[in-house]
Amino acid sequence: MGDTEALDKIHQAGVSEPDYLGALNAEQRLAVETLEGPLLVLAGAGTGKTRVLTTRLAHILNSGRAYPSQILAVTFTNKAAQEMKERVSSIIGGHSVEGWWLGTFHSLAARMLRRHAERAGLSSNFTILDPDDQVRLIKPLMEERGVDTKKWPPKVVMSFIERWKDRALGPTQIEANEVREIADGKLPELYADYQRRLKEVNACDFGDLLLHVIMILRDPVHAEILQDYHRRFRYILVDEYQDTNVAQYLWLRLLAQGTGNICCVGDDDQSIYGWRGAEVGNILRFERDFPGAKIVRLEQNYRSSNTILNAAGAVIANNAGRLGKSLWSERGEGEKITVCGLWDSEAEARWVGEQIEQLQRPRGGEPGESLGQIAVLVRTGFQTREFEERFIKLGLPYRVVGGPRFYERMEIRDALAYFRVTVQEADDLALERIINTPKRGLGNATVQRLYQHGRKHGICLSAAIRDLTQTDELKPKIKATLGKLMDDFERWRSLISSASHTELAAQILDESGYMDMWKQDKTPEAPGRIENLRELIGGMQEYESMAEFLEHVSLVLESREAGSDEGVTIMTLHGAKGLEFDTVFLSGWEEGLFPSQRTMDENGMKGLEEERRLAYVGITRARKRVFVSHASNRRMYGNWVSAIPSRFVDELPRDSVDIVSETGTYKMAGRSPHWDSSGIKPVSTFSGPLSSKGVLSSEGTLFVRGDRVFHEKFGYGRVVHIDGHKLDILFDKGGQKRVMDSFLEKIGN
DNA sequence: TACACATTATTTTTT
DNA sequence: ATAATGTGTA
Repeated sequence: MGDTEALDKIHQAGVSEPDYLGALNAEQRLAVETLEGPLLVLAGAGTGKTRVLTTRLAHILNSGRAYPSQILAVTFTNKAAQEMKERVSSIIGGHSVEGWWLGTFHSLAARMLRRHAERAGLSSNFTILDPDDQVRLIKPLMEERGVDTKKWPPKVVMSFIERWKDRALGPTQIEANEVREIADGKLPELYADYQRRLKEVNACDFGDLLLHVIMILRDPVHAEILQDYHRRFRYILVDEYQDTNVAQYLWLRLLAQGTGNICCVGDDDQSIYGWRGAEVGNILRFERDFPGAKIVRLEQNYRSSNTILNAAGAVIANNAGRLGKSLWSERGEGEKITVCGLWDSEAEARWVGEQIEQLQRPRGGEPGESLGQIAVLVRTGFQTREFEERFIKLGLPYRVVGGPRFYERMEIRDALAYFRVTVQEADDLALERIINTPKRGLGNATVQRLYQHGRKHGICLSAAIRDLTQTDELKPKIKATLGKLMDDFERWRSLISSASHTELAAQILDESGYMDMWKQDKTPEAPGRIENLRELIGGMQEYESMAEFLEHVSLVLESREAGSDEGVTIMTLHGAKGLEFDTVFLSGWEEGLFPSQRTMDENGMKGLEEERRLAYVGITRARKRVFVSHASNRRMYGNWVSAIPSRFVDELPRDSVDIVSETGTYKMAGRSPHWDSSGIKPVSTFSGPLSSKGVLSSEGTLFVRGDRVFHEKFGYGRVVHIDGHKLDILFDKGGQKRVMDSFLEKIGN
């Protein structure tokens, strides 16, 4: 649809009356109507961020300031992009937004890069590598340089390169002191090798999409390209600005130099992706980066009770360097937050299960809570298992969100590899992946040989195979197998133009023997994998051609399996961002797990603050009630580890919290011994059923150094250090551990 | 080449 | 505890 036509449709659709503005509160309205110049909308959790964004877009169109093609709207995730597309589409009367510049950073950058690929030394049909490809690409390069891939896993090397790319740093811009001892100090060389190799195979990774575009836009030689985009984009909208990395910021800044009409929406308190290069600094520096910027704060929350908002606010107040805002709502005081300490992770799961059953039960004529409105949020993926096991036992319907995504599953990636080689015979990584899947008797030795030949003559694997099958260098059996494989691919290729791509896909999986491989597989996963493959082929129907399908697949990693089934949602805190539930369980609030020890070790105070923002995100997911739990003992890597309650528990305001023990509820009267004057002492009466064994005294501990003690799970040991209620015990078996006094029994020497 | 066995790291979080 | 490696043998 042409621009003019689109605008006409919009007016016809009745958006001409700006009643959409009337539905906004004063701040939201200001955010929508401040159209000229840079604007930062600080949108706290649940303050109607998406609404502002979409309304603003509609307003720009409706007021005739720009055509759809003149707006650049960027989101961070595919999900958010999808949601925005849907909402905008419905505002403009259900018309398609196809072709609009509305998408994720990566999809929009890819679109730009396809247009100017040759300026980056690529041809426009370049492939986008997934993480698995990346590793397989860099591993041989490391070996070439004599780097021990066992000592320095390729994944680690890749992550360094990615972090540099996030900061828009090329191989030559790496400071020597940044690489230290990693990979024998050869990281910059490896980075350069990697980039060279990417060009050779006409591919780029996620980071390159932005990086290459930035290089092109910056290069005065092609100034006309940047000018063209400046003329084109009159308004720029950015969602989740707190999650942008340096490269994304630079990309935005380059494009915004045109009109200067850039509107970024975000919440510094919800920046939780620092580990993958996000810079909270971007949002904190907005006013400096974009001179003349205005800031609008959205502080009225439409989601949660004030108790929840106060608790979240109290926790996040412990962070330094915030832009600062305080949320309020008209939803009343609400229920207190329940905090419960439990013996171990199993007891924790049991307790959560009990609470859910109670919530579910109808009370006094009121229907019980719906399971779909309950979520269990955890810090790390492995915690979900305990809950799953418990919920299965209880027959409680649940769904785990996250885990391996559809396009990351082995069978899907294998199938895609077949398709990739069919569409592009030069896709060496894809061919390597499936050359011996199903087993064809083509082992490592053969692949090495093929690569050697290819490298020597500067040709791709497919071409190398063709060469070598003309000679007698290979064993007859191998030669025949390879010949057959190449014939197969040739035949499939010849069908691309005639057959429908879905039929062709089915045919490839069939004739290659790949489908059969799974049909004959007796493992319990096999039927599911076959199902997934069918689903993959089904999903292809939405695309025009196989090539188009593959383009989308590489960018859209999250094809949500339809899982709207009624059930408790179990997921990570990261996965929960942007979602909301009536009831939220925040589990595993233990030092070391949450906040994560690793994050704190690696990033110190910055890491801790990001963890705290994660806590903030978790709390603010809840509309009505929050349950926080922590376990004293937890299995990790197969053995028991004990932990003390998270400092975030102590940061919850005492008057918003009910402390609960496993056996019953008791309200804390007056000042609580748990929140003593220093405010950071752990909680000893949280101990649950075993507290009778513990030695509890409000003065402190009765233990002294050198005491012999017994611990339910770790056995006998000796006290080596005392820190309030936390004791370091050297156990006879299992070494030194830090445990709470309440779990120890003093015994005779 | 393929499979059985042993060893090792792995548990953050993902576009 | 488990999955993903790597090593050695058939």
